[in-house]
Amino acid sequence: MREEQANRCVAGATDQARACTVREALDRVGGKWSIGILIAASTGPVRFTELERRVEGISRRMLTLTLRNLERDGLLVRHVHPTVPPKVEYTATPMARELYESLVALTRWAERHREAISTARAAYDRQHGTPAG
Amino acid sequence: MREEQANRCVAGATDQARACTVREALDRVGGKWSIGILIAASTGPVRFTELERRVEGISRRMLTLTLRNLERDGLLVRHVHPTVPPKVEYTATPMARELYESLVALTRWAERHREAISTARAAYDRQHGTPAG
DNA sequence: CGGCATCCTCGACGATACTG
DNA sequence: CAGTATCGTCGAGGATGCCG
Repeated sequence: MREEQANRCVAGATDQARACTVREALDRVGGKWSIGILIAASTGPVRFTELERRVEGISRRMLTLTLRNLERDGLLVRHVHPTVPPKVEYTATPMARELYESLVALTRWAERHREAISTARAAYDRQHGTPAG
Repeated sequence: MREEQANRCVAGATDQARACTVREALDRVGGKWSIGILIAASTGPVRFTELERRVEGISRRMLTLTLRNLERDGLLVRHVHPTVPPKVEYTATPMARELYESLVALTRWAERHREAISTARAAYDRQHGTPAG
């Protein structure tokens, strides 16, 4: 989770301006857990503990941190029910759901080329030294 | 740059299977410099030094490392001209150009919501403790 | 020109324990 | 239940220098 981002992209059509804008988007979801949380929260309100169960492998700490960042970026809304025991629900904003839609294109790319990439890697590792020897 | 990826996504329509597939795609371009290099190399062959100039802020080391990874994934082709002084050219593969197309959706998302995110952050930082205070 | 080797920093992330 | 606090690890990435 990037602490702050001193990442003002200059507008324009140059290569690196484009690259910066792309990274600007990627930085919102670049963390290890952001996507998993976002997807889990995009179908409806989800409670903290429910997220902890559904996002497999996440620690309590990282869940909290990632939630805070997503909330800060306006991708999640946090709603506290003043009950006892406490009940907190997180919901993805429309902006976050749009983001996921945009990521679908990327997902399809990965599926289309999964095989090719795997082959390319094997070939590369054969030609150059393979990592394990 | 992820050293290896023990990241076999299980197929399926569960939240976390989807999340894994998305991350699979993100991992190809998640590095700090991948996008910049890919874009610069997608219009035609580019030489090492030219990349070093065009991808602003990159170090020689990271340029080399990122190039190797992109080549390994089959996103770049490396062509060595056996001349002296040496001349090496990198070209984005069709697969990489497709990837860029997929990233456009993400770019547009970033542009659409840049303002909203910035505002959300400011609001969040005001309400909770701002980083510098 | 186009690298690779070495050293270092620093932030993402994990483990564990405590709390209103 | 839903966190916070503290400590430790690990690897991405930066700085610098040498080489065919």
